[in-house]
Amino acid sequence: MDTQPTRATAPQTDEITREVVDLMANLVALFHREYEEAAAARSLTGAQAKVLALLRRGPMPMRQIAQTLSCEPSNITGIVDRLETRGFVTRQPDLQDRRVKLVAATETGAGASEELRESLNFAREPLAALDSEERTQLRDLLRRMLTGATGPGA
Amino acid sequence: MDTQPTRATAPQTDEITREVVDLMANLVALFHREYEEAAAARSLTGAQAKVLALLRRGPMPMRQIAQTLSCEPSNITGIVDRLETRGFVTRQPDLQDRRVKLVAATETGAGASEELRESLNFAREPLAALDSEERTQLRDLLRRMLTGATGPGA
DNA sequence: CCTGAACAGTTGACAACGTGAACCTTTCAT
DNA sequence: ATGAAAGGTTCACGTTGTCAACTGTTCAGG
Repeated sequence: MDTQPTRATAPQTDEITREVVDLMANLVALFHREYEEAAAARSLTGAQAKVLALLRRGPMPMRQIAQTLSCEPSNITGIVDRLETRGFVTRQPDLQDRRVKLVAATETGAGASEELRESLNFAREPLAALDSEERTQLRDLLRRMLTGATGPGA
Repeated sequence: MDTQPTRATAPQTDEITREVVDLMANLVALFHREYEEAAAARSLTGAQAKVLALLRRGPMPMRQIAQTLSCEPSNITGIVDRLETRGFVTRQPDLQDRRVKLVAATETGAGASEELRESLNFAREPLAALDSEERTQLRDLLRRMLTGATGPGA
């Protein structure tokens, strides 16, 4: 962790930290709800939408999807099954390794995912309360928080 | 009606907004994962932990729990059932309205919830990347976002 | 070359979540 | 008093998620 001699190394009961955590929890709940709603509006579940969002950068092995979403590979099987029957993704063989199956978004799937992402951008009521300068500030803070954490994610 | 650098009243394709939304999505995923983990460490599911957290401010009718969590009342029945069999909550009659059942956290339940909340405060790696001034800045931004949104929550 | 360990994905059984409809009890307006 | 409306529960159903067992593939040693 951090070995700062000057700063409080134990923010255990830090007042501000506690409040930020609570605010975060509320914001997380709010975002989560909106995300599920937006997905449902396109007859997708939250998990399906997440997988589809991952595939925006290209095909991906099942296992990697599982790792990125921090769940068991067997769980991904079912989700991809359902996405596949609806024509949102396909399973392609990996030519380098025949054990691997590459999941790729179809035209329809990519479209739905992009549409959903687009719908989030201005459906976010909370962000409307901030002007562009504040948004920039927020962006910088979030960036710093995320680059120092468990990893850049995707 | 195009990209006005001064003030964008239509942040439809605003670059910063889009990035903030993406960062938020990552942060939300991260928080969600940590929350589930922290709950699991106390043999609670995420949903159970959320209900238990709601009861910190006192007993609450089933219906109000459902409304706060934005789900169907029938769903809460099951969650409270499981919490009750483990001794984390009790169902009490409401003396004013005999239709209502007030769910109250037991000593054990309140303890587990407080413990979980406490464990989140310093387990949040992301926050460690910010100094106290930045945290204050973040707190203010989050406050503004939340007070303008769907409501203060509780 | 063969054998066995390790890996990718699937299957099956199981628990929790979440919805929607039907139902019972209680409240409340008329 | 009667009927509508509200609070909870129950049931049936689908989706997520875990874990253990299984098939097929890859790869390292012998």
